[in-house]
Amino acid sequence: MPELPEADAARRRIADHCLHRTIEGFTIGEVSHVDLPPTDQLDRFIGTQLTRTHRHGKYIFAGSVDGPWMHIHLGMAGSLRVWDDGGDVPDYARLTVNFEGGRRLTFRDPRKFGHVQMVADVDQFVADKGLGPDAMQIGDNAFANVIGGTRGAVKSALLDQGKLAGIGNLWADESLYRTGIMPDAKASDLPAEQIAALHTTVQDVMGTVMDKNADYSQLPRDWLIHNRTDGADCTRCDGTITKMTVGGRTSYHCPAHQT
DNA sequence: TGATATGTTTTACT
DNA sequence: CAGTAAAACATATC
Repeated sequence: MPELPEADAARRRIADHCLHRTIEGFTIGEVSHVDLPPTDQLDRFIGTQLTRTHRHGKYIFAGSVDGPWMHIHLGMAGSLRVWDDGGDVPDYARLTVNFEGGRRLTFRDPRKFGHVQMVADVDQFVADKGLGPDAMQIGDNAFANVIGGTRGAVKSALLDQGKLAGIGNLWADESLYRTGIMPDAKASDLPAEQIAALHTTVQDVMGTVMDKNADYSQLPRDWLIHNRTDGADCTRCDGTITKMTVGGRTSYHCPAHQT
């Protein structure tokens, strides 16, 4: 379920298990309709090593100081798996990086909405994509300006990757639930204190998910993520979880304590 | 069987 | 320009 925290957990798997190993080659899985680098671009990585990783919003980068970078976007259902030769090949494998010593890094993507591409310059890529500041890095003033300056629904603003990058549907709902703001509240009508509280909560929610390595079973039981069902009992008041559509996205909230 | 889905992009309209 | 809405992408799951 890839939003910023899930992307960061994936990035960490590369950082912890795949750096400083010479790339021997690539194995391409089912390629139809999957956006992968052309073979000649992949070939440029052969013989090099990944030495560092980076993440901006939901975009993962892996590369080296003087070599090419690859960027990975997990789309709706993508994930990264690290394994060793001799183990089971992950299902839905689209692209596997083969390192020396048998280490394998597989991009798997059941729904094929993700992509992997080679990028020359990370900062340039982020600029070209028009991404806003990373949601974990954005400061108080910038957050207040970008959210408070939006005339539309606050949730739509949170999800706008051009305003700030990394928040997706699940953690937008979670953050609004915990801050007590209705998803369809007009952002520019929110008092400054509430926007400040939302900023704190967004970073707290996603920081917690990262701390738990995006393992949802380790998240507190009173989080909305465990109760995203129409009609469920609210864990924060005596209200009832209700489903609505905001900005074309399914939104779960509690109308009793979110206003 | 049909509805729904965690993301992004494009197009069209207000 | 800011915002809304819908569709498309390809497939798995409930």
